[in-house]
Amino acid sequence: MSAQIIAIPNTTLHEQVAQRLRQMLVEGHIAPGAKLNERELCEVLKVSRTPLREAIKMLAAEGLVELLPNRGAIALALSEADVLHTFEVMAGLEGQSGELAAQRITDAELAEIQAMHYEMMAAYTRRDLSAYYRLNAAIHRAINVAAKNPVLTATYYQVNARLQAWRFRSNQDGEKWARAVQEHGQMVAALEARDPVAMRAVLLVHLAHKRDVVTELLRAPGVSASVSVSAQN
Amino acid sequence: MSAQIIAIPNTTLHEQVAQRLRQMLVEGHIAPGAKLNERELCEVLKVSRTPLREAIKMLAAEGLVELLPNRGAIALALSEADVLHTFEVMAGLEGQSGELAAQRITDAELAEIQAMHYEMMAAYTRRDLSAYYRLNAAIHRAINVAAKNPVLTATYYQVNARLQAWRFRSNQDGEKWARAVQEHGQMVAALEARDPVAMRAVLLVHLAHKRDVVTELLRAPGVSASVSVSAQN
DNA sequence: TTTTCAAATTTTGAATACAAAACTAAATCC
DNA sequence: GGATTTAGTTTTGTATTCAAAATTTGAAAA
Repeated sequence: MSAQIIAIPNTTLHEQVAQRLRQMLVEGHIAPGAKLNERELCEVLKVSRTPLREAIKMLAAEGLVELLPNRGAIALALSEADVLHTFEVMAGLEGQSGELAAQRITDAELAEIQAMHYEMMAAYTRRDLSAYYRLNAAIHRAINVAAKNPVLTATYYQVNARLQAWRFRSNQDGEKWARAVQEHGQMVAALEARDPVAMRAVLLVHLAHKRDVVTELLRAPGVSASVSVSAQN
Repeated sequence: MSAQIIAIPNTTLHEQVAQRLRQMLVEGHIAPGAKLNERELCEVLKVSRTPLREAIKMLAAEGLVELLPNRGAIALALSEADVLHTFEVMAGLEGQSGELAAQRITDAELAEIQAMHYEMMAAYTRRDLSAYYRLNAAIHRAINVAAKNPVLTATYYQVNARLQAWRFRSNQDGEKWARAVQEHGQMVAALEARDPVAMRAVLLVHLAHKRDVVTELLRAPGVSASVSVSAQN
């Protein structure tokens, strides 16, 4: 009798599988360059090959895996050049995102970002890397939302996903962490001032520094990067 | 005995199907908002449902079709807001592309663009819209190549593809055509001067004008746009 | 021992078969 | 007449089957 919320089974199987695989790739449960064995994944995910293969095709279009004809799919493994190219694009997207956010952010959105920024400062002070990471991601997401462009947001996430596998393990050292925090302070200031130029500038610097952290990691021993990404269409 | 070029049967079926569908969508053979009937498309393309569905999933990840659970896929139909958002992203990508091209273009690449520019001027003078369109696309592609960032190029094409269905029919009138040609002249000048700032500026203006042409068309009678694009992940 | 070749196995690619959801339309009820 | 139910049909989603390519394995030859 009451207004019943109808259960939405909205999720088709291939969509769920794609989500799971995305997570496994981004969190490194499937290593970069590793082969995606269909039979194995079917057993793990308890689905037949049809939805699995459909999901893999989606991930290929997203650039998270590479399809090798008659040889299946392998997890994206970015070369150093690929990482640099990807960061260059991310810098542009994030810069534009910040630029637009500075122009379009509402007072409520700004207040929430300021609050999250303080929480992040707390996490930093406690050296709570996990909480810091979560809040950092939330702030960047909020900036993106404030830019009020869903196409930009979708593009941003798609390109960013390819870097997540790397970022996930990049524990920045003390000095670089302090610098990142400082840059976050400048972001908040630029948003408060509704200054698009300053916002773009600080985000470009921020991304350049993130790039340096990741490329340093990339040169660390034990990390091999082999498969090159190429234009998709 | 001679160095034989091995025939590459490289094309899997789903890849071919994806290519064909992409073309049909971009050229408007499948109208925006139209339903993709699997049985029909199987007959037209002479393939079974499996590779067809895999191709559709790829196009969905690329943002060219929208998947409706248990209801199949429909061709992307951008609302006016969607078109504006997409152009905003394209402006950013093309601006960055031009900026980088101005920094990285080789003399040979520049010479080729200059040559194509003259050819385009010829086509414009003859009011040969078809040749103009082709050369225009080739020049923009060359600028992208000159930027030397394959990730940017891939992202650019993926986002741009969503607009192609519209651009295909946008016959700009005399005044706007002249303006576009003039802007192309400024592009070549900025490239010759290796001036990234000027290059970005002219491309932003160029894209804004293209946007205006398309939005005008969008408001023309007989054009309905309904389905909204949303973040994909 | 190392290399080479070929049969056996595995794995991917595509077609078909089956199940469930959505759509259509005729028949019933108000 | 209009709304509503319901049987029939179509269409989508998933599983299974078949075919072809790639990989593995082991025996034979250098």
